[in-house]
Amino acid sequence: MKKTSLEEQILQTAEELFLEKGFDATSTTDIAKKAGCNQALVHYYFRTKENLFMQIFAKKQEMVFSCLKLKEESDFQTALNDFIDAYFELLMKNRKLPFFIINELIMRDDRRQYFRKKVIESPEYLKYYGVWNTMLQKEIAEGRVRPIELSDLTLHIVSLIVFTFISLPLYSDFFEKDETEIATYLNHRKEAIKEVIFKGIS
Amino acid sequence: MKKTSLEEQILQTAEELFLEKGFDATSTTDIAKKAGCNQALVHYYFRTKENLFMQIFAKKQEMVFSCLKLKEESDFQTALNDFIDAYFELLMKNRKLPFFIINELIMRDDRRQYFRKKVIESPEYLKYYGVWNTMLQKEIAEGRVRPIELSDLTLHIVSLIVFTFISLPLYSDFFEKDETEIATYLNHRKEAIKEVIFKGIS
DNA sequence: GCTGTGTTTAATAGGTCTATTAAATTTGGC
DNA sequence: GCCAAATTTAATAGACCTATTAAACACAGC
Repeated sequence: MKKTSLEEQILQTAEELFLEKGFDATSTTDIAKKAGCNQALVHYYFRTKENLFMQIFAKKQEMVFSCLKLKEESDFQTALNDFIDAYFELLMKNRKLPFFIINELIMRDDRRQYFRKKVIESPEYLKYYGVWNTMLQKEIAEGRVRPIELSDLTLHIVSLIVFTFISLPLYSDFFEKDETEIATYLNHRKEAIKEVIFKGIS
Repeated sequence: MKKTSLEEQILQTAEELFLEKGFDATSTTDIAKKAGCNQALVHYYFRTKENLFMQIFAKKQEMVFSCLKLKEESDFQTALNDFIDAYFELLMKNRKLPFFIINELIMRDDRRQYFRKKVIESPEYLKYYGVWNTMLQKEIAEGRVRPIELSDLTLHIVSLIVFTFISLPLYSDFFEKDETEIATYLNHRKEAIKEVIFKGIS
């Protein structure tokens, strides 16, 4: 029936807890307790907490990365619009993802090096950057977009999107919003961000 | 000469370490070691780690808050420009501040309640929100700014500014930037943010 | 020089955490 | 039903962390 159920269970529980509280604040005892097994079992299957964590971190990092792999559309504006949609869609389903990644990258040097190697310096990443840049330069040359560097545009967009999700726990807490209100809020934010970006680059 | 030197020293060292690594990752042993005293002395002066931390957190929170208290200018656009300048100036001198505050607010419910009580629900904060809103509505009514909610505009600006500083360790690490390059980068970002905001709301 | 007060230290209690070890238990193949 | 391998547990080593306690030290005022 449930083959190697506990190994799966541990991995899944660890994912929840690491995303919720981060690496430091999550103990293997916590994971075992929530997964319904002995703490030693966590080490039996994954040997170290670091191992277990890295399996999850690599997966989540890949999720963030995958959003960059966007279909090359003819129209820059459409591509950009789709990109924002895709990113928002991903993060609406994984609200804790931005803070999780950022937090681990800031706190730990080795995680930063790992991310750099796997994402920033990957040929794929560099290729996509080139594609986007070509499209942007064409837009600028043809006067549909004001002169702006891709690095700035990217950081604008990432800032606006990511910070929305990083600050989400504060929003829901400070203003006592329930689940449906949050969903409405997020959709509203998505459109507001598109508006300020598209107006801001034209 | 150096009256109650060690108490001062402990407070100062604690500030550095808490800002650098956060509450959880900083031990009273770390603080004592760096301050050059016995670990028990930290508890002698501040009793608990939490006490010590809260003195620092309250101060830092107040710094963030103080930026909202902007002189009321006649011109909305100037006021907004000055606000961005002030915020950037503060954070350029306190680069770790944004992540420090955000991190503690996200990680701990009680910190969030404290912040809410002291900042979000303070009469001052509400008053400033009202003043800004009046100015914004006037701009919109007179056609100088497109219809936009103050909450959205605020979140746009805060996202763009705060994320610049949150992601700064990644920027300097990934692209191997030195101190002067970082200063240049930050000034560049400030202007780029102003540009996208001002174009984005007109 | 003694005394009392404030400062600093060493020592330690009591807790949690990661990781390991050895023993118990389960399971599948024959 | 039995054996070997895989799974799960209890127990524990060793490290570190917060907070307290009691003792040592410094020094001001007399």
